[in-house]
Amino acid sequence: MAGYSVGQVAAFAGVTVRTLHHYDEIGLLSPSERTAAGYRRYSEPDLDRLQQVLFYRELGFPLEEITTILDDPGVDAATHLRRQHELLLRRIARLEALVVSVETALEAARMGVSLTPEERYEVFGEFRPEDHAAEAESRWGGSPAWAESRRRTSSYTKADWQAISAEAGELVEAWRSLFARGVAADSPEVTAVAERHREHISRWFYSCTSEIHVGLGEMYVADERFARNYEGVAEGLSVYIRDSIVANAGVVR
Amino acid sequence: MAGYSVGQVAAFAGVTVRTLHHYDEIGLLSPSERTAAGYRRYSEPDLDRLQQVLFYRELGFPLEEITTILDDPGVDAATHLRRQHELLLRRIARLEALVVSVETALEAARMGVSLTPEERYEVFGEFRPEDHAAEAESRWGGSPAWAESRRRTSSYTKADWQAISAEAGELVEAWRSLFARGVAADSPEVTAVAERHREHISRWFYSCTSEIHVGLGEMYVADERFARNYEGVAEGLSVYIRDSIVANAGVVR
DNA sequence: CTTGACTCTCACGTTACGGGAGGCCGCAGG
DNA sequence: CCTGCGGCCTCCCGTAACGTGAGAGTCAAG
Repeated sequence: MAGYSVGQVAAFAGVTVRTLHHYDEIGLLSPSERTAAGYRRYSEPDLDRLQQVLFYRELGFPLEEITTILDDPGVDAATHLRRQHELLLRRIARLEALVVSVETALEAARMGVSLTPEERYEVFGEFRPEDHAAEAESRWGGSPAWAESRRRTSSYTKADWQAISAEAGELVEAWRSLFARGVAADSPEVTAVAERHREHISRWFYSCTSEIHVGLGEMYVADERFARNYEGVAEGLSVYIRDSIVANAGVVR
Repeated sequence: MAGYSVGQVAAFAGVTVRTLHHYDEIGLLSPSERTAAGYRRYSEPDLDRLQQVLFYRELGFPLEEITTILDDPGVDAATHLRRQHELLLRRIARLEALVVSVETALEAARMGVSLTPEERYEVFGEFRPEDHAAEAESRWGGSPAWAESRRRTSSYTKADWQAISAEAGELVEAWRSLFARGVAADSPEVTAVAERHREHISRWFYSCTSEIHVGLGEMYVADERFARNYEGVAEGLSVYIRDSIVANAGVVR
């Protein structure tokens, strides 16, 4: 009696039964109960989680990333809402820029003015050269930082890169050892490492404010590529690093 | 000298070389030239087509559908622009609705008011029950028509369904034979069939205006599932049907 | 107690690429 | 002149997020 069957949930949520099976398989959304016959039973909290899943999915997040986002115990509902709000606004801004470019092109067509190739590129400029930056921006906001990064890094020599990666390695090692010793992520010793990390980025890549730094920290746990990297060094290290960055940002402010 | 290499195109378009190879393989975007050594050379028109491809891709269209949309000879650049404009506005409206719901939830959290389950459903109502309709709307606009359709069809008996599909079969057969005889799609004989088709839909499903009808016609060529269905009867039939519907709508208006 | 609608678990198919392997081009440098 | 080495080529296998049955058990209704 209690809870809903797969079919019912699929019907309200507007997804297929297979999709729910899939989410169960990969551990993204497992029904909190099963009947004696093995039928899935979804509770109200399960439905709430499904909403969140569908929200992030609609914005193009990969399911694995959604799993880590939703399973992060340090993030409460309000934080999710703020994050969702920001994501939506960025997305709308992007689409509005496209609307403007389409309207320009329509107007040009209406006037019988055929645009030159350069003009057409300007009109459809949303894609094209800086698109990498646009993509990056849509993921962790701050396109100017990225542009700066690209400008600077293009002139680095092989020796520079070695220096950079050595420095980065030292920082990770510092974090790792503190983590292994059980030092709290928000203790001064650890936030000092976070601060050195921020300075490292500012020196070599772009001026990294504490807000941007926090954004990076969040990414280290949410983004597969980074998380796997740190988790490979020590289990739980990515979260530890993020927490220290967050604590450091709180201190600086 | 003339044209751009894969690497260059990939760089400005913000896609990978592999993606361009893929688009070439499936015939979505084949470079208009190859060098003696077999290197791909992209011309300016190729780049324009790529813009269109990326545009529709960004809005979530499957590549095969993009192929049919772009290869449709009856559609010029201005029509594409108008379509894109509409798609963007719909998309923005959807996201804005989500923003409102997220803001409501945030405000509730800020006030310390914890929402009851019903309220939460209302807040996140964008998904949930009518989501199928929302999905449908975003594809062929007109959610009320769909809701009406769902209400009516739920009470049909097996005999009704047989009658409906027999009627539909007769209509397709009428179109097919006229098509085989080479009768022009915009001749009165053919538009009469289109008109009967519109009435058929109005009788059994929802009141189908000529605008909605044209929308359906467009879908018959653009949407894989429908196109394949008609193309299986006779090659070119889906386009023929659409053209007759468009002509009929022009007459009625 | 049977039937039709719903559910279960395999398990293979599909889309839109990612990411190498192994092998040609093409041109700057010794 | 050949020697890298960066870019390009064509297979070809891998992956994500499901679609789509196949074959079998389950459950409410007649």
